[in-house]
Amino acid sequence: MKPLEPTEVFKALSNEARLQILEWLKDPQAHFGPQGGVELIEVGVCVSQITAKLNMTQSTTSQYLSVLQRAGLIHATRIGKWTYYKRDEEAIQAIASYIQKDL
Amino acid sequence: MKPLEPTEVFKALSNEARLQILEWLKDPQAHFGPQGGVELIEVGVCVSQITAKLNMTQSTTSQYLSVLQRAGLIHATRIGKWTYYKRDEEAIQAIASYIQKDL
DNA sequence: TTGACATATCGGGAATTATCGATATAATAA
DNA sequence: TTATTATATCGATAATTCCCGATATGTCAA
Repeated sequence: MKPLEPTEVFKALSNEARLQILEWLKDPQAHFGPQGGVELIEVGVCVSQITAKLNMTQSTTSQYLSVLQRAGLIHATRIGKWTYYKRDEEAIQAIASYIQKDL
Repeated sequence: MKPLEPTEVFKALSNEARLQILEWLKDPQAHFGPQGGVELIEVGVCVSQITAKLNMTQSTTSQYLSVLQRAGLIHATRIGKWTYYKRDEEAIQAIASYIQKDL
């Protein structure tokens, strides 16, 4: 994984909708319905489910997920037609730690 | 103190120069020359000193300090003609904690 | 292959941010 | 009072971000 750029991470976090997505992904079972047989916890949540909850278009959702991914906060796994997004807990803790110790 | 709005805090942090200022203010003695008799550690650093280090105008510096202040990350103390800015360590830890536990 | 669906990307208009110079305000000094 | 210095605010332009609809791409099913 590439080193987190604090500025880029903060830019990614400085939007209500993206923050929302990250919070939902923290506990997928609590926020998303079951999706086929794939384990929600293992691979994450697919774009359609996130789009459904977020009150925005598929296009916007996809772009927001890209922003979060480029910031290193989530990562994607493609399985068949679906792309599942999941939080990178280490990266999130790393940013907390950066603020706590280095900022 | 008012409750920190995560989004507003992250917006404040999503700029290289403002991040820089916060880092400098972490250890004022290491980054700023002594200023008159006022204790750097006690009240903070005045706008002119920050402007001098930042490669930007006084206007921009002042506005960035406002942004950081509105986000709750620093606070100002006016003494005579000078306004001294100092980090709010609690607020900074609070944001680290928000990311670590709630985000 | 063709069709259908999931996701990504492109192009754009509106809103916000970055940054400046000019000017206003506040406090002290003369 | 007036002049000087420190900081804040105003007005503006360029750059960036927000968010959309349209379209492209990738994958499976028939």
